[in-house]
Order: sequence, then C-alpha cells, then structure tokens
Amino acid sequence: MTDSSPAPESRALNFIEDIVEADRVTEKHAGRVLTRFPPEPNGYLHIGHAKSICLNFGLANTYGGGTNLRFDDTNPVKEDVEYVDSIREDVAWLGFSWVSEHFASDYFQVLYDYAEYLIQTGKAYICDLTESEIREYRGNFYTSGKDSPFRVRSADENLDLFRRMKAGEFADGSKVLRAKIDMQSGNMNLRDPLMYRIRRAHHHRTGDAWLIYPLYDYAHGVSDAMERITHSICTLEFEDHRPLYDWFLAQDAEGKFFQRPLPRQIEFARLNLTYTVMSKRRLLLLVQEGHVNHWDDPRMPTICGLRRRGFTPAALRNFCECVGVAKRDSFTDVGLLEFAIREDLEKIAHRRMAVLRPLKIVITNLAEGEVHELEVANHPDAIHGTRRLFLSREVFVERDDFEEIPPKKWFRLAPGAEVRLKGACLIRCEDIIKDESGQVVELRCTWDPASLGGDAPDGRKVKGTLHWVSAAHAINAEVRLYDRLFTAENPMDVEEGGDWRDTLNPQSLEVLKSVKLEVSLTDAKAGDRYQFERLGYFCVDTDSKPDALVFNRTVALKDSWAKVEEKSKG
RNA sequence: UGGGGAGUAGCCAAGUGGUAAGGCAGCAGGUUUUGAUCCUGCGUAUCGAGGGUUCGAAUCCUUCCUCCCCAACCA
Repeated sequence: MTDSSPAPESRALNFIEDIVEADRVTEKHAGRVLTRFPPEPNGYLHIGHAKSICLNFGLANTYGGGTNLRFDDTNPVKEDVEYVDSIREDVAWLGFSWVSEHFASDYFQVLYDYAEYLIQTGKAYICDLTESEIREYRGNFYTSGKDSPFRVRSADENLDLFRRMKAGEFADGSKVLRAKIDMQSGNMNLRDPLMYRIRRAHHHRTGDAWLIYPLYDYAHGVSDAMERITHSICTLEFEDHRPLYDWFLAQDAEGKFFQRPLPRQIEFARLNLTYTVMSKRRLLLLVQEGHVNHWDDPRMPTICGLRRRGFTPAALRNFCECVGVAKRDSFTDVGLLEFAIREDLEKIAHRRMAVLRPLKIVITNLAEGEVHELEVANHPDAIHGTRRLFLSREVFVERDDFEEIPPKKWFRLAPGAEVRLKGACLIRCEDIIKDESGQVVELRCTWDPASLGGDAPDGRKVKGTLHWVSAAHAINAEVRLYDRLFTAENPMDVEEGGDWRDTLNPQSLEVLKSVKLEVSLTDAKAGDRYQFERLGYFCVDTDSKPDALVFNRTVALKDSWAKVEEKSKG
C-alpha cells in the first residue's frame, strides 16, 4: 500500500510527521507505517502516556498504518498482570485499537538466539566483574572506561558460559553478558553495555522458564525489529541510547535475524503539567502514603483517575493534540487540560440543577401544597430535549448567592433584590431569618406568579438568574469537590532541604454531604456526566448507590465574577 | 573536564533565506433565563546574546550564554 494518505493540511506537521512524510515520499518502508506503544507493565498509565498513545496511534492513523501494543516486560521483579490489564483498558478507553498485541517476553528465545550470534561473531562477552567493579571500570563523564579483563575471552568460552548461565549453573549477579563496543566512548551507553543478567525471579508470563533476562537497550530494538516497526517513538532521555539501538540491530550484517529497512528511533519531549507530578515512582508514593485513595483517585493524573474524575476520551485526545509534539522540554499549563474538558462537556453534558450549600427560601405567597410542574431544556441547544421540574413553596438556593450587604454589581439575592429562579419565576427577597448566632438560616421571598416559566409581563428585567431546587422534591447527595493536588506550579522545584510532598494541597478534596439535587437526577448511574447549572461539570462516582448518590466535580465553570471579586479585594 | 539535546509572547507551538500562524491564559466590548457558552476586538514577540554572509536572516556561518538528559545487573 504505497498510497498511504498524507497528513491533513488543517494543521502544521510536527517534526515526526515530517520524518514519516519524507519516508513516505522515498517509499523507504514501501508505504508501511507501523508504530508501537511499549509501556512497562509496572504501574498505571498517566496523561503523559496519553500523549505518547495519541502520538503513536494518531501518526499511524494519519498515514494509513497501525500501532502495536507491546508490554516491555523484561524485568520480572517489577512487573505484574494487574498492570497489563489496566493498560489495555486505558488504551482502549482512549479510543484506540492496536493491530496486534505483543510482549517483549514473546521474544526471549529470539533475543537469546541473537545473543548467541553476537557472541559467536565476537560482539559480546561474558563478564565476571561484580556490579561495583563494572561501575568502576566504566569510568565517568570525565574519565574514559577501561576494558574488563574478561573482554578477551574466546567466542567458544563465552558461548559455553552463556549457555551455562541460561542453564542455571551460576548464581544471580555473578555473571553478565555484555556487548563489546567501546569503553572509551564519550557516550556512557556504549561502554560495553549489559545485555543479560541472571535473575532467579518468577516472570508474570514466562514463569520460571528463564533464569536470565535481557535488558531494555538490547530487548527493545530487537522487539521493534521483530515486529517490523517503522518508527520507534520514545522520549528525549533515550536520545543517547539511539546509537546503541542502531548498533544492536546493525550487527546482524547478513540479515539472518532482521528484515530491512530497520526501525528508526525518534525522540520527543515528554509531557509535564503544572501543579502535577508525573513519575510512576512518585505517583506510587502518593498512593502508598495515603495522600490519595488509589491510582484512580480523581485527583491523580492517571488515565483511570481522570476517567473517574469525569474526563472524556475526546477531551484527552484534544488536549494531546493541542499540546503538540516537539523536542523542547516544556511545562504545559494544567489550565489547558481544564479547557479541553470544558470544551467537550459544554457540547454534550445535559444541564441539571444542584445546590451545593443549601439556603432555604420560603415563598410566602405560594400556598403550601401548591406545586407547579415545569418543563425545562436539557441544554441550550434544544436538540437535547427537556425534563420536568417542580416548583413549590420551599426551595433551596446556594448560600453564596445571597449577600446581606451586596458588593457593587451584585446581581444575585440581597435584601429587596429580585432575581430569577432558572426556568421558573421571579422572586424578591423580603425578609431574612437569622439564628441566635446571627447566621442567615432562611430567606422569605415573594414570587410573581405572572412570571412563571418566563419573564414578567410588564417587561421588567432582572440581572441575576439562580439555580435552585424544590425542597419538597429534592434528593440528597454527596458531592466531592476536587482541586489541584499540589500548590506549587512545579512540585519538583523545591527549596534546598525541602520535599516535593511539602507542596501537597491540603484542600485538594472537599466533601459536601448534604447537597440538594433536582429529582430528575434520581436514576443517575456511575459515569453519567452533567453540568450543574452555574457550578461546573460533575459525574456520578463509582462509589455512588441508588439511594446514596455521589458526584465528583470534574471541573468548575469559568467564573468571571470570582475574578471581579478577587480584584476588588485586592 | 566527556557525550547527547533544546532555546520564538505568561504557557504550549508553527515557521526550513522574502519581511513572525494558531491554541490556552489575560484584557476590553456585545449577545445571553448559566456572571457559562457564543461573537468581536486587543500583544510594537530585542525570534537566548554578540558578530558575520546576503538586496533581504528566526531561518546560513561564527563566538558565547542558559537550560535539560546520561556514569541501575530500571525502563
């Protein structure tokens, strides 16, 4: 298929697309484009992985190719099937399907065979140096390394030793297989890198079949080549591994193991987000130390956390598209993520009314037992249909929507002020009821029956429209409000002696237990997403039960009034 | 004192010798039964700095500066 379609003109190509485009033009891969997403199954995927997933799958999609899902499981002590399952789920949830699924462990035999070949051709040797001796012999940035005394072993001896390593004749850590490259290289990766270590560990897939396990640099390129990957995309820190990647594949001069052309490694800058930590290690610590509840805590930047938070796959994909692909180390503003989810939910989320911090209003001129049924739109776009609401004598409004002494430009409730209850009617605040401590506990209002369902017939306007819930019809629910997990833009950028955990936001979670919801929310199911009018986007949490609903706030609405307030406070 | 990368507006990011796209954020107006959405307008960007080549440089050459990555039997 040499007629693979070029990238759409709607957007400038990124540098990787330029490369693929150039290869397409020269027909380097005879029109094929095959990428791979190769996570190690040692943790849950996060939004940084989402960038890589979107890049790999998106690239293949653009050029009519495909993407493999490959689990890079060469280190049995860190990996587990639990992670394999979650990775599959997350990639699929993001909306991508892989052409085939592989495990680096599928290649253990080829890897072994190629290693024997490298030994036979004098390109690899068994080294008996201890771990610390190897480090010492390797030298450092400023001094070149020196050859291991075992570098001169004969091919026959190396082959014999390697076979005995495999057979289990030697203790863990007593011997390694090394590539014979250049101990003087300025690139540390080329100073006779390790290819195999002895590890008596149970592997989640191959069980106890192997006692020796290949290392990343050796296994990765070979895996790519076995799958005939065309473009092997990874992050910047692997830039100086590329010569090694190429070296391993190039030793197969006769082409006995790999078909040509060989895959090409391309590096891009990983995603960094403000107010977020991204490393699996630190994410694990957040879970282990109880700063969050689990990997899927809605405050986590994990795919499962974002999913539980209420993010949509489309929003995440759009976000990744917006972020771009380049080689510059960058820190993306988490505000862009918030924009992406608002943009998507604005279009699709049905509107509902919920009162987070209820303040009771008694409409004194509305008789007890009198109920008005209302039909209100689910969305500003009428295509989404309508729902039923009820108006009765007692309603709840948001405490924040009343001020006894209103500031300038206050459009909401205040003594004597008239506002609209969204979709219902106009009410005027006549009286304030306080408790002994002076707290406002209730408002007495009157309504204008003529304004029911619309404006007042006399044409008078009100500036404020409030969300509300009929007390007689309200259902109770729990709402969890989430904020950024960290207070620092870059949690890693701490002062001398400080710790990244010092910047954890103590107010990242606020649980409201007596939220009032409109009746139509009664049957809300886990995962359902709504916009609570004037508040934000919310979704039903997995903890939710039919008689005890739990909602997560995905993201608040933009709030230009809050900005005005903040400014006036100085 | 080595090797590999990167520097374009507050944050991303196009641009590949012809006179600095776009998005987010921000600001100002308009519409609005969400202070949401939507619409309109708004940034003299010393293109890290200096020097050079050229009619013309963010793009080419050169010197310098700053930042990131590399010394796991991790990936």
